[in-house]
Amino acid sequence: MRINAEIEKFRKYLKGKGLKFTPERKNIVKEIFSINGHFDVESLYRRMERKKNVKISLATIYRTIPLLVNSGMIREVLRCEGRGVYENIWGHKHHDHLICINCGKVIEFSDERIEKLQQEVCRKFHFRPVEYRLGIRGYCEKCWKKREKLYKSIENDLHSQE
Amino acid sequence: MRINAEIEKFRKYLKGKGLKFTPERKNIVKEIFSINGHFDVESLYRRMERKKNVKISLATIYRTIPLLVNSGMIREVLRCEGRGVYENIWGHKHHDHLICINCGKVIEFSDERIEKLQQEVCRKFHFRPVEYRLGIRGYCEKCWKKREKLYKSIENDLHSQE
DNA sequence: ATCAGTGCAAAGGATTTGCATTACA
DNA sequence: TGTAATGCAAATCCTTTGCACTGAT
Repeated sequence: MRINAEIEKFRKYLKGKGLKFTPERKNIVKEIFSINGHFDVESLYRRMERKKNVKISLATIYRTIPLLVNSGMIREVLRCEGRGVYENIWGHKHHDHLICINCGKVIEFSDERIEKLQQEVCRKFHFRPVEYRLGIRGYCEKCWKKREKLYKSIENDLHSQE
Repeated sequence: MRINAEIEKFRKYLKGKGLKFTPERKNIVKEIFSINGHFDVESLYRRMERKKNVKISLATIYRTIPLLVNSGMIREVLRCEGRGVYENIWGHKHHDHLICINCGKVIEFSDERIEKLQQEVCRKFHFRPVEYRLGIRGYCEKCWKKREKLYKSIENDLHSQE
């Protein structure tokens, strides 16, 4: 089962850092790798809270997340209203995000060529990547059109002032 | 003087949104565009606080920053320990960051080809970009070597366990 | 004149931390 | 056994907000 491989990976990582592998950490990994898609600390906490045979505290999750990020097993996708949003890294093809600053819509995309170039950059700087994050913020088509309309109606005013 | 052009740009942006152009906002733009490199809200506030002819409150800065981001005049470079880090966009060639998760070192780089591909993606999704952000977290050369050494010394243990 | 913006201080909310306790290694 | 991890609650810290007032349009 694939989750066990992930658990094992984390155990190794911890060992490498001289840190301890605890049931709590194991459960966190197990839970995270059973999530498809994005999660934040609170949603993860609530999922774990529900299970009767699992005990966990928010503090422990907060203390474990950075370890998982640094081990390259999860990544922070983006910051959404101050909240960190993460996803596990495995099956997922790596992807990036277009985020509309007006309506909040998130479009996922992935582009092999960008990935390749990122790796190339890392090599160039002798840098060992653990987490890539590309977010492009802007206007989705709908919101842009709204905005354009507004702008048109004001354009004349601007010209008369310049 | 170039800062005036930036101020003008912001004035237009505000007008387009039906928002007001105030001395406070003007001063914020002026200050931001006199900064070379990264800044966060607090450092910006302290810079402005020092000047006797400028009055500003933190709240106003916090309320103005998103406008500047959305107008495409500044961008959030990365989140550093929960703090937003920004930079103005002009002279600066657009660049991205390699961030060492061990020592915190930041390496700036820029790659035309990545930019191009980003633009291509935006076109494909009819998306109007305002802010690109690419951050790659990982280990810088020095920290990676340290880590490798540590790992080597543990490797044998691991093999015996698998 | 109107309605958005400002400053202040208080509120908010995510994340961190101190401490006593527990439990890996 | 010794050291790191846990859980809880309190503390932090960045950021947002309510409100009364000011000022840009």
